[in-house]
Amino acid sequence: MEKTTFEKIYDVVRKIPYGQVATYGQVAALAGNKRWARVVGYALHVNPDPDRIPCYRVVTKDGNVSRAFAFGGENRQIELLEAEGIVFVDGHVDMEKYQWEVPTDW
DNA sequence: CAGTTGACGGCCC
DNA sequence: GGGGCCGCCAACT
Repeated sequence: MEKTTFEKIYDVVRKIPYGQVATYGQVAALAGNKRWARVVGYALHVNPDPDRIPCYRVVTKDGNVSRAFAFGGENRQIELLEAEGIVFVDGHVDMEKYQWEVPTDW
């Protein structure tokens, strides 16, 4: 059973803990290659399981949420993140504080 | 099968 | 400092 690139990405996104966020580049790196940043975006775009794939926890390297977000509205993503304790400042997240630290397990 | 796109990232000007 | 362009890989048409 070979996991496709998308599944790897979903697997990583699914592991993002509560109250933390990850950048596309980070997710891509965890999925296998950092250059998959675009692929990550595409993967989340198709988002086959938004229920268990918290795509809203994935932000750009600037800490800004994607504007093309489409499973409830761009603001919806921000609200969800704030609900987890993440503080948005001027529309962006404090990456230094909320960026997901990869467990040593990996 | 080939071309184009895509929720990005990084480098260059 | 800000804006723009190119590059990476995979999926979609």
